[in-house]
Order: sequence, then C-alpha cells, then structure tokens
Amino acid sequence: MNAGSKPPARRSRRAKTVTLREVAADAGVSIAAVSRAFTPGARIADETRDLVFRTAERLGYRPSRLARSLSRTRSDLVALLVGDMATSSFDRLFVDAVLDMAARLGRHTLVFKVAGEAAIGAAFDMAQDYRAAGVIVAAGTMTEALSRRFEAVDIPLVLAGRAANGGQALSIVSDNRNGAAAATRHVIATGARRLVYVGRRQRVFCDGERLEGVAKAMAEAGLPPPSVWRADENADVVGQLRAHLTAAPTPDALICFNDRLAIAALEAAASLGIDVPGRLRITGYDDIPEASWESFRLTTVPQPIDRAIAPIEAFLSGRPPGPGPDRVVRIPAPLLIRRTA
Amino acid sequence: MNAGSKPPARRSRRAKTVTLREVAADAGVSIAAVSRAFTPGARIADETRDLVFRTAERLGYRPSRLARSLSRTRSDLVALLVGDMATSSFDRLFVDAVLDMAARLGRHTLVFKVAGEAAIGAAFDMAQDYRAAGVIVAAGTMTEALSRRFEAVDIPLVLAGRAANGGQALSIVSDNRNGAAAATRHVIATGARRLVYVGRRQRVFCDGERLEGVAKAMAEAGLPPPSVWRADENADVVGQLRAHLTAAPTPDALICFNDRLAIAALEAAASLGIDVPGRLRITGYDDIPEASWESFRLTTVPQPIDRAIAPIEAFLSGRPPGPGPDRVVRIPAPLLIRRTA
DNA sequence: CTGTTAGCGCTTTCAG
DNA sequence: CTGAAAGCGCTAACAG
Repeated sequence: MNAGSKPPARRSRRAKTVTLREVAADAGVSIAAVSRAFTPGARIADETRDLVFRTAERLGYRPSRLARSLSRTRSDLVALLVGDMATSSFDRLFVDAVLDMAARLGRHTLVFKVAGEAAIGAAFDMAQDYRAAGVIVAAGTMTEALSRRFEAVDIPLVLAGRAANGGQALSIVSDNRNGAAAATRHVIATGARRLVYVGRRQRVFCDGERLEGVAKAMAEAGLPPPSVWRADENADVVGQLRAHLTAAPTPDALICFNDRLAIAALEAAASLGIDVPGRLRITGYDDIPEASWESFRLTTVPQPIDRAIAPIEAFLSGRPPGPGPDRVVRIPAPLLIRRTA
Repeated sequence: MNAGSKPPARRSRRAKTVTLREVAADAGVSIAAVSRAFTPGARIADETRDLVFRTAERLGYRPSRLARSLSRTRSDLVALLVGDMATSSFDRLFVDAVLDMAARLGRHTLVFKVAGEAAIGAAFDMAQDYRAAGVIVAAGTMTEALSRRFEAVDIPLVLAGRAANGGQALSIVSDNRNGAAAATRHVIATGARRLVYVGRRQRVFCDGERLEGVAKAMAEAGLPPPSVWRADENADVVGQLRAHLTAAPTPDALICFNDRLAIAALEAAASLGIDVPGRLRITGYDDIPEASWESFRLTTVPQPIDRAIAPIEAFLSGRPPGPGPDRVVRIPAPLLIRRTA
C-alpha cells in the first residue's frame, strides 16, 4: 500500500477537504501566497490575491480554522462562562449581547455553563486548551482566588458583575451601592419605613454591594439596618415570599436583588391581596424585558447591557476599555420609576 | 541568532506552553506514550500512564485541543445555531439544555446567533471550518434548500423545530398540528366560535403546522377557517394585539403561536377590561417558565425540552435517535389546561 | 505495550 | 512581492 500510486478510497464521494496546497498547485503559486491571500494586511500583489481567491472559490477551499489557530498559537475563540441562563433573564441578555459583540470582532463564542467554582476553573482550563483569545466570566460565583489564578495565564480576562481589585483583568460592574441606595431613598421618600432587602440564597458579589447600598441609604434616613430575606430563584419563589409576607412585622417596602425576585414578590403580594405600591413598595434591579410588561411595570434599576459590552469590546480589541487606567468599569445605576414604587 | 544556543526571550515569564514532547522527555517515554495516556481506551500500561500523568501534572501540561483536533481532522466542538435568545424564552431554554447535553458528551459548544438564511449559511461554514462534530440548528428561518446544502457535508446535522423530509439530518419537532388542534378543540368545547390564530410576522415552519392544526380542528367542528393575526415579538406586541382586539368582529378565542404572544394577548385583554377566559379564551405554546407565573397561568401546549434533547444526544453519540429508522422525531403535544382557557 | 515516523493544514521567518 | 522550509502540538499507522 504505497500512498503515491493509487488514490485512497474515500469513504464518501463528498466532503473531500480542499487544502492550501491544492489551491496553490492549481493556481501555480506557493502555499505561502495562498496563506497571505487569506491573511488581512499581508503583503501580496492584488493580482496574486485575486488569482488565489478565484481558484479557492472554484475548488471550494476554506481555510481550516484549526490549523490556522494552531499555527498562530492563538485561536479566534472567545470563551463565555455563564451561570444558569434558563432561570436568569439577565444572563441570557448578556449572552446574547456578547454573541453579537464577538461576531463584530470576528470571533466565535464558546459558551460554558458553569455552576460553582470548580466548574469555572474547568471551563477556564478548557478555554486555555483552545488557546482562546479571551475569557468572559459572567458567573456570579467567581471568587477572588480563582480570578487570581486565571491571571497567571496569558489570556485577556473579563469579569462581569464583580470587581477585581488589582490585576490585569477587566471588571465590569454596575454601581450597585448607588443603584440600591437610589431605590431605597425613593421608597423612603414615599413613606416607607420598614424596608426589607430581598436577596438570593446564593450570595454573589453584587448582592453584597446592593445590600450595603440599602443599609447606607437607610442609615442616612435615620432608619435601622434592613431586614433581609433570602429566596431561591426557582419555581416556588412566589411561595417563599408569600410565606415571608404573612409573618409579622409586615414590611412596607421590598428592595429586591433583581427583577426576577421583585416580580415574584409582586405576585406574592397580589395573591395576598396586598396593594402595591399603596401598602407595599417593590423595586427590582436589571430591568429585564419582563419588568416592563403591563402586568408588572416594575420600578427598577436598569443595567444597560450596551454600557457593559462597549468596554469589553474595546478590551478584547486591545484598545483601552475606559477613559482612565482603571481596570474596573462602573456602570451608572439610576433608578427607573414605574408603577411598583 | 541561532535558536539552539540561547533560550528565546520569553515575553512574559508566565504562560510558557508545555507540550507533549517536554512531558515525554521528562518522563523518559515517547511522545506517543504521552498521547496515549491522554487518549481514553488507548493501549498503554497502567504504570506508564501513571508516570505520564504525574509528570504532566508536575509540569503543568494540558493537551492542546487545537492540535488534537487538527490531527484527528475532527474537533469536539458542536455548533449551535440559534435565533434571538434575547427575545425568545424558548430558545434560551433550548440553548441551556443543549449546553448541558454537550457537556455530558464531552463536547464544547460554539454558539452562533443567526438571523436569516445567509447568516445560517455562514455559521454552518464556520462550523465546518472548525471541523465541528455536529451542528444543531434551532433557527426557525432554516429553509429546505439550506438544509439540503448542508447535507453535502460530512457533519451530523440536527434540525430543531423543522421537519426535513429525507436526507441524513435528524429533525426534532413538536407535533404541532395535534398540539394546536387540541387547544382549538378545547376552546370550542368551552363555547368559543370566533377563533383567531395569532402568529408571528415571520412565518417559521412550526407556524404553518400550527395554523393547519387549528384549521383542521375548526373544520371538524363545522367552523370556518380561523382569522389570522400577525404580530412581532417585540416590545410593542401588546399594543399590536390591543389594536386588533378593539376592531370588530371581536373573537372569543385566541390560539397563539407561542406563550410570548399569548401573554401579550393576555395583557392586551387586561388593559381593555376583557375578561379571560370568560369572554376571551387564550392559549399559548411552549410552556415557558413565565407561562406558569401567577399573573398568567396560561393554558398552553408544552414543548418538553428533555424529550427533544434525548434523541439529539443519541444522534450525536452515534446511537439511533429513535425507535425506528425515522429521521424525524415528533414530540407529542398534549394540552396543559390552566386558567386562560 | 512502546517507539518511530509521517502527517493534520496553515503561518511565518528568511532569502531571493 | 514571492517561495522554501521549519514549525505549531498532537495522532495514528507501522514496526518491533
């Protein structure tokens, strides 16, 4: 069986991969020329490029992304680590926006669903194994230690929803304290005194900051620190909040960690016949699409995705992500007043 | 500058890539041995494998996914082509489920957001360029012609939400006609006579089938074909439906293409003071999480994602996706009766 | 079971 | 501007 004399039996008559070499041979140029033709900015005569393109077209040639990446020791893949987008409306918006951004940059997105620190670590390793051009972590459970470990690697790292102090990573995070404080001040201004902060059971970075914002605004108004309820963002979140709402002392305002929780609280209140915002004010965070639905018209603190995407896009393009040398971009968080508070 | 004598100036002291060769050299085995150690099922002595693993661990070696894929002429990437998951709750559930499935299979998921035929074609090409192990198309705009073109390529293709007649691709699709017919019969049984089918402006495959189901069930009941309204799934969908609802003759039942539209209809009705289900019955399709929210309690036709994922997982693992030789898996679509009809 | 040896398909100096 | 040649890091026969 010498490979030179008889053609190898192809398993199917279709899908024979056309390579650089064949195009080069057919066009009568070197393989380097073909490579250059497909490399933006490479020094090559226009005629040669045209010839190569025509030949490639005719032969059905497409450069192998794999080979190119191996050779360049860097792929055009971007890894996106995200939590559970089935339950989080915000995450899905973020994923959607990242997908668009990556496409604009000519990158392709590898999405990893991660839950817990171990999974984040594994996904990061995988991103490295693919020689990813960047990693974007949108998972709330990202820890400081983990982010430190990642920085030992030569891949641009973006942390969404968490501020990492120091290091090379870019952090994009809402101005959580001020956002939550704004909501708090607003409900206090409308007469609320017994405020409750409603957070998720799983405490993420943003949760802590928002709670601080609430506490700060309450202190400024001469009120004691808020009570805190915790609920899972699952199917029974309404039930959990209903249980809370029926226990005395009843609050007159619920500052919720996010819109999902706020909507659940709204439904719990409705089922209990509690008037919102008359007897109970409710605010959310994020401004997911559902928040503006007629049935809810939630007062909330928007997290404009575009504002977060822009610096990430710049960072991944090698441009400075923000005005200063700062690695932490804070997105302003003004309150959006609708019906519920 | 001869490369042999002095070590190359590394740009940073971190992130020097450790390769197979270094592990082999350090462990005193051949590179093939190292490769085998990391290849499940390869013939290699346990001791050798252990030695390799220890050395790899110590040196911080991780196999390059890129090199492996290039060598195998097949990557462990799965491409997922999806529409706009920012606006479609169902799509996001599907993406989420596919991500889990791919992880179970040890594959990694490349997500492409596609809108329109051209984008689908481009994404498919890219999947090919990455030598993807499979392509899953969840975009409604997938056309028959396009799917034909894809079949000329040697990549397992899955079409979600569309039945492709013939060919090698696997189609997973809800039993749209029966699902819509069941909803239709139900509202007729509760007294509805002036039914309207509410679809999206962009007519996808499923839309056509559901409309047929509605028409069929109406014909069986001796009713004329349904009126058809079309609305975009955008922010103003409630406004669009409200406009429709205020024009005579007013319907007494809305069979909606999906839950998003049904919820919008519900809100439009509420804002118009129309009693649901008393004066107007409304049904949806999909059973997205929002459908079961207290505020809506939508009567709908569930699309159980798991039932769709199972055959896809089998197909991508090389197992037969269904009981028969059939390439089209129909997911049963029984009606789930809640409040709105 | 293990090592040797060709590649996988493309990029990138380095000469010319 | 163009071509030759040496890799990028790993896999897969093929001998042994």
